[in-house]
Amino acid sequence: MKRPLSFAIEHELSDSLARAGKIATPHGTIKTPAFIAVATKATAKGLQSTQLKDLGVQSVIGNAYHLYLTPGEKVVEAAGGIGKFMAWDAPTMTDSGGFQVFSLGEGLGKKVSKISPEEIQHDEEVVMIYSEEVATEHGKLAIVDDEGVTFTSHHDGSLHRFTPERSIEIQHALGADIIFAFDECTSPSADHAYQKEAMDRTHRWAKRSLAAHRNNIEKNAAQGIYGIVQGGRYEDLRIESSRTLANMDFDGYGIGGSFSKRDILGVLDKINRELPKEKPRHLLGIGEPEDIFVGVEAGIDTFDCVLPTRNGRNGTIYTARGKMSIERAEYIRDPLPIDTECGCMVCKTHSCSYIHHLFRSKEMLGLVLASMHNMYFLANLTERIRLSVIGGSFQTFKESFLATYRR
RNA sequence: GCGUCGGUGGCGGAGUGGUCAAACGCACUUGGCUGUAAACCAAGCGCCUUCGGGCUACGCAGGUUCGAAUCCUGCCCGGCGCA
Repeated sequence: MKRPLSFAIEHELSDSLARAGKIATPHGTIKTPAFIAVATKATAKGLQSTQLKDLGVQSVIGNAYHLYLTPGEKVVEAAGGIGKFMAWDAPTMTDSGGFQVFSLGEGLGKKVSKISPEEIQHDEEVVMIYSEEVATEHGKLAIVDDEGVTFTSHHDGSLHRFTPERSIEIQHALGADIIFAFDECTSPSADHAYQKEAMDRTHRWAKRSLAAHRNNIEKNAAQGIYGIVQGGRYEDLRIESSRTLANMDFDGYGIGGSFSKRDILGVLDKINRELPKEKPRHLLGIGEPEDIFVGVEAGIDTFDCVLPTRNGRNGTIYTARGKMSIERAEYIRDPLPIDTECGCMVCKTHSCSYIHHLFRSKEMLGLVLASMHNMYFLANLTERIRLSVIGGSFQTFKESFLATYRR
């Protein structure tokens, strides 16, 4: 039977694992390498679907946990699925909720930088974003057992339970073209023993997720499913995880738990050598420009990341010459656009001075414009990377980009 | 003119005898943000510093006291009320 997803490699490089291709889905094609916009609650915060299109975004990824809580997967299903619901007529993905096992469990209330290992050791308990009333007595909103995960809703404290089967059921209702197996995303500070235990559990959950999907004839014909590689910061586990999942018949693979540059980016190529070459690979949650180059070079096809929108809302803006903080005093009278080389409508229309003013005066348009520009920047960067892979100039492009970007 | 209340750091505003370089908020400065509990979080914010501390400060000038932003006297300035 023909699968709803297919991947075609158009061009691959000989001196690295980089490749360019096309992921065909029921709602269109994703030309890779590609940056997928994060739309957790069926919205890429601040950006309308039509704007995303104009910014060059090809696909969005929603989240099963968040959409299950609000508005409820039935609502989205009744609306015709996540794409219809958010008026996005292009490819969609949904994440399984596995990351929330971490962020609402071990990660709750702790300041864990996703990328710098030095920070992780401290395990500082700093950032309590929501009131303690909502947290349970064990100080977490999620507890893992072998069957699944029990969550306390971060909205109202009510109790919920996810199992691989439930996550898949929710993702079936959400109806994205690409769904993800339910995994356990561990804390980056987890030791080898726990990481191994969690990985083995994730593998059992992967098998159950896959079965739950393949056994649903209708959904299996309409949606594709990716497995998620785990293993934390341990190379042996990462390789074991890749091999184990490679033997399961997923339509593609996500690489999860990418908490540390040092730990994950260094073994990405080893992971990808284990995974079947003819299937697409998605690097979950990674999106700094430098990291995207590393990912592509290691054989990653798609990326998703909250950074363009979160940074945009927080006043950090990507430019060809690195990141800038638009709220800094130096931009008060700057008549130039954010990035003179940028082709986005924000840069074609507005000055730094204006955007600076919007941020200082807390006008919501500032957040939107910064998010728009950032989203364009990442989508455009991956598009240029794609063209450089096809044209065989990847290395040259990478070097010239990074030379300017790192100033 | 008389009465009355009040004058605190860039602003608003606590404090009313010691633990006050002075709460808190705003503004400002600097960092951070990587499968979104994030339009958020953290630090700094009189001057100097060998980072131990030192110096100058709560309208101005005196005074009481071991000790004053806090009490007393005079002056200057502002609000309100009465003439």
